[in-house]
This record gives sequence, structure tokens and C-alpha cells, in this order.
Amino acid sequence: MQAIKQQLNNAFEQVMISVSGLPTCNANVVTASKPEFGDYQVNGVMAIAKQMKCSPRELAQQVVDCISTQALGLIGRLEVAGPGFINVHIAGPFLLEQSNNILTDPSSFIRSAEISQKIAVDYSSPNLAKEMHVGHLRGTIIGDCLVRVLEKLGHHVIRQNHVGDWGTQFGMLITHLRELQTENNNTNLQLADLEVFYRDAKTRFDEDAEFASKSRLSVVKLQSGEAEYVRAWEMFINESLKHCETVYDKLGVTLTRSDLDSESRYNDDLPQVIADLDSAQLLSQSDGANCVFLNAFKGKNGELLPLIVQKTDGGYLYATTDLAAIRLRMSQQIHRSLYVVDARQSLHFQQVFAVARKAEFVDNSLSLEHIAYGTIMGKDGRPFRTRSGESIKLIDLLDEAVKQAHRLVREKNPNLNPDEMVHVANCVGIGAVKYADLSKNRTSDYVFDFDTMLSFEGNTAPYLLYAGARIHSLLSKAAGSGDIGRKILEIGEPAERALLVKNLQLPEVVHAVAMDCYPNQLCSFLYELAGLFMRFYEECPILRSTGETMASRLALAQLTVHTLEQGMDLLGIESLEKM
RNA sequence: GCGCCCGUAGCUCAACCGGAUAGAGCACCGGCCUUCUAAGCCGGGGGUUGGAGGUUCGAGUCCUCCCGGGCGUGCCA
Repeated sequence: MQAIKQQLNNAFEQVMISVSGLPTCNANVVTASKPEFGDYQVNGVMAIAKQMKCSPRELAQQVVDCISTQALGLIGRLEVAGPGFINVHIAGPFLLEQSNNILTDPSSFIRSAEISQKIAVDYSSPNLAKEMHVGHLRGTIIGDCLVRVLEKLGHHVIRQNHVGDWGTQFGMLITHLRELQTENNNTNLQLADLEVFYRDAKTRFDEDAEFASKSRLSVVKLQSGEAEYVRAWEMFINESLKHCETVYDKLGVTLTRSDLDSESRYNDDLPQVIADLDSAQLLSQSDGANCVFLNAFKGKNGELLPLIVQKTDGGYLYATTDLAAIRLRMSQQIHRSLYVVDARQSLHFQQVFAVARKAEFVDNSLSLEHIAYGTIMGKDGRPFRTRSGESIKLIDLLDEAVKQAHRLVREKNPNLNPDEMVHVANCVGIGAVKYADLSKNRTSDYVFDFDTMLSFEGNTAPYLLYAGARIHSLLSKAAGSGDIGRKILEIGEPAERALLVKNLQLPEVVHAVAMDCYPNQLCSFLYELAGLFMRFYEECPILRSTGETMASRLALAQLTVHTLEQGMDLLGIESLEKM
């Protein structure tokens, strides 16, 4: 179905244009802020009235009169309210028809976008020198949610896991690895804990001058493609990727090896980037480094801020690789390129995007968007770390979440068999971590706190999972009653109507997330949906009712579980039938 | 110094590019399980949206200033 909000916007905008005579109007339709205001409210009339210097309420009334003459099945009733709002009540028959269409053909629920775009989403991007830590959590989870949403809308999504697999530190690591290989065959064991391996290599690098110079040499040999070094590097990268994949697997993240877009991939393109910047007359030398200065970026005393693209020693930087990658994306006819990266890098991206435009590596057909997210903080208000100040391994954090969830599941529902308990604990623990992140506005920092997210109350994954489990329980008890639960025949109670309307709003929320990349909108929606279901469940007997009422209520429960699970799936959270 | 972001209930967070009486959860107080999963539901108290001006029919949201915090700011990514 087409999103209701979109249909209303279109309808009201048309009428507003014809009534006002203006070339364009923004109806500004939003979901009603209170139930008494109906289902939706049109906010745009007041702004138009201001432009036209006429009475907002009169204009609103004119709009209402024109709309009502059109055969719009979806609008039941309109009223002008307050200073010039139009309150919209959706028609009952429309609600029934729409929801029954969805029950008949669930795939028709979320319609694809009118134009299918090619969208690159850069996310997760761990540094392969070390294991993934909390700092990778948000990007991985938010990015994965966005790719799911965009794909659901029929876009061609290209996942890009821009792993850091190139640079000075790999010289140190492969030197250490090669030396271990000669004296000990079981290097897998050595690589079982990458943190320890990294620390050992780093210690040697800092304390052993000979090792350090060997390491620097290794980088040169690796980058010039010497086979032995490349082999050691590949072995290391392969092991490191396995660590990432364990995390992805646990998190239910859709990234695979085919999504790798590693830094090393761009190695050969980098000299050309510099050459092209030079021929575009953007390159200038400053203190021995190759820089691009743009007027828009000023630092202290009004001096221009450089984007350094090549170091004094000839080495390339993150910015250089990003420029190479942008150029590749342009050549692939991509419409949007999303960078799901920490907000602290926003200046970097502003500069890179600006330079890419100035150098004409991209034109207006490609939208470059930094999808910035805030930092995960500890309860002390400092970035989240262990007590000793080290970063927390992501795998440990996830295991802890599952462990705590398991304890809780055992306590809440001792009747589950051990296998079910493990499954539920997994789903609840991982879901809680993901949901806690996705439900916050991505641009703000948030406090990571097991106690809050695993208290499993309020706006959390377990609340949503519990709503789903209750519905599954209902449906399985009603199974065998034949055709029951296929069609909603009547809307009686206000709680039923509210739930039904909410269900139908999934498509507009999904579209909004695809546009603005704020997954917390989808979370809020699902939380409200689950809340409305809980109320419906308390107020309206289902299995205790009879005839059409029971059939209708079961169908509404069926619709709700479908909406809920569809939404959870888009968030990347697995649903449960029992908990 | 300059730039970006932030400051909302005791705590953790919302608020759909300016909309109606700023919403949830936790915590606190009080109700609801012999009937569909109480990880639930219902009710209550709790706010000068850091402060002061301004813009307008209307401001948590936009502008100016001040206070407080975070991040970034030339050879890491």
C-alpha cells in the first residue's frame, strides 16, 4: 500500500494549490499529536494563510470543502480546529479494506519506492589490526538497519565494509607473525586473541629497535607486493576477519566477505588521485605535505585549513582513500553514498566531500551523506571503557548481555526447556543491545547501561518480543478454529481502532527512515504499536469472545504480529514465538 | 582562538526540518492475576526545556548574547 501520510499530503497539496493559487504548497501532514485530534493533522494551511495574508481558519475551511467533494475513500471526517489545523479522521471501511489486503497478501504492505536507487552504504569498518570493540557497535548496527530498510524499499544496496587493513601497523604485525611462524607452527593459537597479539607486537616495536626497523621494511615490501609478505598479511587479515565474522554472526548482521571494500583495494589508485587533484589545480605543498586548501574551511586566525592527501614521506592518508572510493562510486552510477561513521569525523567528511565536488570527482547525481552517530558513554559520562581504561571487546559485551538475559529468562519463565531457554536468552540479550542503540536518536551520545537495557521494561526489545510472544500464544491456541483470523470484519472498541490505524502506518515510517536515516523512528513506532496491542489485549477479550468478534480480533492480532515482526526484521532483531 | 554538536522530570531518553496542554520508561505512591504469558495493564505525583533578549498567529526547535559540557581543529583512522 502507499503510505497514508503520503496519500494525504498529495491530496491536500493539490487542493491547497488550487485554492491558494500558489505554485507549490506544503500540506505538512503529521500523525495527530493527540487522539482527540483524529488520526492525522494538516499543519500546512496556517503557513499558506500567512503568505496570502488571509484568515487561516477560513482558508482551512475552504480546503476542507474542496477535499470533501472529491471521492476520497480514505477520509472519513475532517474538521478545522484551533488556529487553522485540519484534523483528519480516516474512514473505517478504508481501514478494513487496507488491512485485509495486507492479511491476504503481506508482501503488498510496504510498497517499493517509486524510483529504485543504487545506494552504497559504508558501515561497520573495523580496523583489522585489532578486534572489534564497543566503538564499532553503533556503526555496525545502524548501518545494518539502514541497508535492510533500503532494500525493503526496492533499492539496490551496495554494502561496503571499509575495513582498515593497510598501513604502518600491519608491518609490525606481519613481522611478529612471520617470526612466530618460524619458531612455532601453531600460529592460530597466537592469533586467537588479537588484542594480546597486537600488544606483544607493539611492545616489541617500542622496545626492540631491530624489530622496529624490520617492521618498517615489511610495510614497504608488503606495499610493493612481495609474495612472502603478502602471504603473511593475507593470513593475518583472514584470521582477523574470522573474528569479525564471529561478531557479525552473533549480532545477526548481514555483512559478508563479498561486502569488503578494504583500504588496500584502493592502494593502486592513490597516485592517480593526487595527480588528478594536481591537474585540477587544487594541490599545493605545505610544509612538505600535499594538501588541498578550500576557502570554506578556515582554522585559526582565518588561515585556511588543509586537507592533507599525501604526507611528507610520500604516504597516503584516509582522505586519499576516501577520495579514490568516491570516484569509484561515481563511476558505478550510484545515487546515494551513505557513510555511517562516528560524528567526530564530520569535519573530515565535509572536507572530503567538498574536495571531491571541487575536483569534479562527483557531480550532483551522487548524494554524499555522512550518517553521523554519537559516542557510547559509560555511566560516569566518559566514553565507555573498562575500569582500567581499555576499550571493551565487542564479543565480550555481547556474551555478557546473553548471559544476563539467560539468568533473567530462567527466572521469568522456568517452564521453558533448556534449548528454548538458550534461544530466548540469545534473542533477548542481543536484541536488547541492538534495540538500546537503535532506539536512541543516532546523533546524540548515549549511556550504555546493562541495568537499564536488561531491566526489560519500557521501550526495550524484550517488551516488543513479549508482545509478539503473547500474540503467537493466542494464535496457536486459536489454531484449528479453521478460517478464523484471516479477515477483520468489524471495528468495535476504540482500542481496536487505534491498533489498526497504527498498524497501517508502518510504510510511512519505513519511508521516513530510508530518507533521513534515523532508525529510532522505527523503534518508537514499534513501541507504540506494542503498547497499543497490550491495551487491546487487556481491554478486549479475544479467545473468550465469539463469532465475528473473535474472528476479527484474531485477525487484528495476526496483522499486528506481522507488522511487529516486519519492523523487528528491519531493525535486524530476531523475533520470538515463545518467551 | 576558531568550527561543529549538546544542555528537556531525580535518572535514561522522545518530540516526525516552527504547530494545539513538552511525551515515554526507570525510580516513587496506589490499584489489577481461580479466565487469552503480570517481562503485562490502569491511576497518581514530578518541567520556567541551562539563562536573558528577539523573530511571529505559534518557539524545546529559528536569530543574538551569556553560562556550562563534549568533540574537532597539518602529516592516525
